Amino acid sequence: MAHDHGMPADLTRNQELVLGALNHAPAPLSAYDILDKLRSEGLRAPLQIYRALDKLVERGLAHRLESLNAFVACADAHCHRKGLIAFAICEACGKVDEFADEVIEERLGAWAKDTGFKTERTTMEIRGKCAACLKAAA
Amino acid sequence: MAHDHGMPADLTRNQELVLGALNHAPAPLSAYDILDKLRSEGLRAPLQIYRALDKLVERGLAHRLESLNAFVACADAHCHRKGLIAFAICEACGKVDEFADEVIEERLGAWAKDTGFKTERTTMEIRGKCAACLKAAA
DNA sequence: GCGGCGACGTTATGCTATAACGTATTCAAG
DNA sequence: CTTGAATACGTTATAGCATAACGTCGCCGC
Ligand SMILES: [Zn+2]
Ligand SMILES: [Zn+2]
Ligand SMILES: [Zn+2]
Ligand SMILES: [Zn+2]
Repeated sequence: MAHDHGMPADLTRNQELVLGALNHAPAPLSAYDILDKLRSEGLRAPLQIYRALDKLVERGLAHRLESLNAFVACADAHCHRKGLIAFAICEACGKVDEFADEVIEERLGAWAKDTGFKTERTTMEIRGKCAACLKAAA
Repeated sequence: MAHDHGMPADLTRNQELVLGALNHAPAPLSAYDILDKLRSEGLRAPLQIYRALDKLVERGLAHRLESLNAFVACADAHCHRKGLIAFAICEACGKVDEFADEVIEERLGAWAKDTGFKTERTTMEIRGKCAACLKAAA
């Protein structure tokens, strides 16, 4: 079971190809990166990638990283439905660590309640250096 | 003192023009939006805007909103914050509310310490509807 | 004066994302 | 079976965001 990333069975061919590309990448990919990886499979146009990405993101199988204009496969394909997600992105190796924090989520909820703001979506992205890269540089 | 936004005196002409444009805008502006507003002042090329924006953002006089690819003037021109800044962006009217939360900041700091991640920059952007727009829609 | 530095202006280019069109497939209602 | 809605698809063209690479200018310390 070398590459079981828990890919759902009801994806279209394009969606499956795009998610596969993200799953095998060690770092986030831009839509055009993905396109380049999939030309050999017959994909030719950016829109084919963007349309697949839209569906994958909608379903929570992939995430868009706003500060990179790039995408990653969800790190937790089984239970990531609920709540705020934060991403820690290493500037050195590109690796992304996806995590959730209930305290932060609750705190944002309280702020929204106080100000009467209705939250629809939150993006939280931390840029820096991961432990491995820091260690390697030392 | 109609438009005293606390603009520093040591800005270059281009930086002053760009910051002025941001200060007078009711909502975030893209670099190209800014360029269009400043053609009458003689600015012609995107790079003139981006260079000014780089400096302004570096000094904390303006902020980049990653999820919009746009920029806003700092809402707190007198004491540019040192810590984490969060932005709540209304999808209806475009208004941006800038705030800080020490609890969240501390929580992220704790996460970073636990995982050995060295944070360099954090972006936090909430999309939704502001209280005024919700009220107007009701 | 000279050399380093930082801002500037211009042209060209590259990367990211969507508009607009038509076609193919599926599926359920009539 | 036919029809029509819904959805995915493919293609071309275009829009929107950002930087590379070059040379110039003015300032300031030496
Ligand atoms: Zn996820
Ligand atoms: Zn790393
Ligand atoms: Zn600010
Ligand atoms: Zn609003």
